Amino acid sequence: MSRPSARDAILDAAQRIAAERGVSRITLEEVARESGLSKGGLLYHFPGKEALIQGMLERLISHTSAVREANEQALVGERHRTLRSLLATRSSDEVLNPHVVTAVLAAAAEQPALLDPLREHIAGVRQQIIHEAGDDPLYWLLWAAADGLLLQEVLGIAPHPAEQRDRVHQRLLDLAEELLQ
Amino acid sequence: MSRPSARDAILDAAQRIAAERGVSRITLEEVARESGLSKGGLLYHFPGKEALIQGMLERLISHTSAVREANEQALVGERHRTLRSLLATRSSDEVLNPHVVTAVLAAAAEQPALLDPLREHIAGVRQQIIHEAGDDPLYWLLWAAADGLLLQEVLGIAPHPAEQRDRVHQRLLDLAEELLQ
DNA sequence: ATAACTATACCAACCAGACGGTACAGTTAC
DNA sequence: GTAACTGTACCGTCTGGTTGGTATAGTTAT
Repeated sequence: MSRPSARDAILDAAQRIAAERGVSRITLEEVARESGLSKGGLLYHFPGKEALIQGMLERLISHTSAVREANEQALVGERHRTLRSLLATRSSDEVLNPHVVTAVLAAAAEQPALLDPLREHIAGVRQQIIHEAGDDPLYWLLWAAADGLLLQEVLGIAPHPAEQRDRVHQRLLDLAEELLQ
Repeated sequence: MSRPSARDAILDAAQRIAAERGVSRITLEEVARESGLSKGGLLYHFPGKEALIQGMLERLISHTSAVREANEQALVGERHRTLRSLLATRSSDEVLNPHVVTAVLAAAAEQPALLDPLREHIAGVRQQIIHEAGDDPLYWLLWAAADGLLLQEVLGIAPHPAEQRDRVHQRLLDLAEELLQ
């Protein structure tokens, strides 16, 4: 690859479109225009729209898991490192842009298999948690709570006002601290 | 309306299509065919696709909230009735079909305002909870956990296996019992 | 050294199908 | 007679994807 950043440039473009113009505007032509490529050039890198969305999801996963792993470093030696780092990780808007998540979700509605890489990733983290501390419904409940906070926010269906977000999230961390020993 | 069930028949058809053939197959023509109406007749009842999706969401909300309210009846006189009934309500597949939720979510990705009725409903329940027991981040956290379980399941991204679903949910109810006093 | 060849990275133009929506004339049921 | 349809024909637009071609850098053979 002469410019190894071409893929990233395309993904950035798609992300920008989702955020500024709406998820429905992520069409091959618009992404091509926004990224400065022709439609043909775009399709050279991603051989179809599905591959493009797949790419967005994969980048999402790798970024988010990088943040979590960094978080985990701060917990070295402690118990429940994986789970606690998971709960603490609330992805920044830059990494986990609601519009991007929505785009992936919308695509997944028509192509459930699209989320497979995510499912694999989840399964891996689950195994890590089990290896670390066994299998307890409590763990999955805490995980669900963290996911719930995130998804509520992304979908704009949180019952609590945005200003209380941090407080609610902190409550989750406190609760985890208390329940996990 | 000569047949007050026409709307419901249409909504049922759309739901069936979503479940059996995929969300993307919810087109005006297919819904008309599946419901036994002509396209003209369909458009007579729902003046556009957006209205159709809106209708699906509204029925979803009313059914789910009916289940919750029934649940609430069983808690008459107790504290935190609204919140506890909310946590206990895990909608049946017939009411809260994953495919239907996905369909609404997919549509909402392109039309965020579509979720407004849901947001209003949420705000109402929130007010009820506050009126009942005040405003505590814990309440919204528990709610988020319940939503997380539901959304994880609907999206197929739950870390726990399906067989443990009930156990995890039960853990949520136990935890709520313990924390709400 | 240089001609022949290959792989990569694109571009411009086109296409076939689908979809939402309109129009409208006619029909049925109460 | 009016509300609730049927049925069909049509349209404009959008979209994903294909095709066939070009430019260029690098590699190989002689």
